[in-house]
Amino acid sequence: MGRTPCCDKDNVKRGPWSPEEDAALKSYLESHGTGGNWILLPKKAGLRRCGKSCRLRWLNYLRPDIKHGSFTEEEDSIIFSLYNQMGSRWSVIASHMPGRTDNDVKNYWNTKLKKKLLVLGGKVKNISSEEREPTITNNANFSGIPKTEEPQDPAFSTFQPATLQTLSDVNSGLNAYNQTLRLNPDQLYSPKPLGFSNFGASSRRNFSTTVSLSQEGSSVSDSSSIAGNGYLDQDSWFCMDYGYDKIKTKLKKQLL
DNA sequence: AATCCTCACAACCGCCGGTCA
DNA sequence: ATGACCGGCGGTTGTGAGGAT
Repeated sequence: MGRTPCCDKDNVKRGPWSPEEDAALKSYLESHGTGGNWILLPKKAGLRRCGKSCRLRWLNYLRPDIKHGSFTEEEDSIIFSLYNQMGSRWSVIASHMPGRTDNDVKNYWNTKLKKKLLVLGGKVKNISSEEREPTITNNANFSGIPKTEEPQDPAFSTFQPATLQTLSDVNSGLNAYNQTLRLNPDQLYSPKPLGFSNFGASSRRNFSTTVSLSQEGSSVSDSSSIAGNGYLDQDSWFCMDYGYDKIKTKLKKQLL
């Protein structure tokens, strides 16, 4: 069961790329292009690598227009500014900086700028729904999960993550939301089914962002800096424990 | 000189969205 | 409508270099 792997992991080389591999990949791409399929590319190029690995190597390192070297003050400002506006949408931020990749920007943020921000006493502001891009839903107004009313469907009121309190305890600095979750399946299947953390989460990756917060909980003391309304999205915690696919499967079954 | 620690960044992992059969 | 496949993305981990002890 589970997702089909993108390649045969037992028969592909992993780890750092050798100069020979780089040369082979570069040479192949320069003469043939990707052919519209990264998965088949390594075979054609004579490489024992996963297609995704080839793609990443090319995009993040071998591409001729990549800018290597340290970031400038101006680039720092751009990153701060864009992060403040949209959070950790590294690919979008990188698109504003010619020659920089999302991986570059992400690494730079994680290793340098985040610390710089702390040293400066700065704080990435919370992003209100009005300020956000339209694709990001408004956490503060998240209506899919009523906090106090009785659940619309009793079947969903008992579906509570067993480990929620544990997570809350582990991250004592975080005010994890730990009341019973009551899920409304109609809301969960709306076009934007699940809510989004206000801590700069992208519209696609909110669950992982929450996991990241939990791992760095000790460094977060002000819960209001995580979410505008003072606590993490209920659904984010929920999905962190149970996984998106499990929820989809369970809800589908119950809806049938 | 050896060991430990920290840091930067390359690479991997797993997920989601889009596309197509 | 459904499922498989692929590309793209963000979070996390692994690794090597360099500094500190």
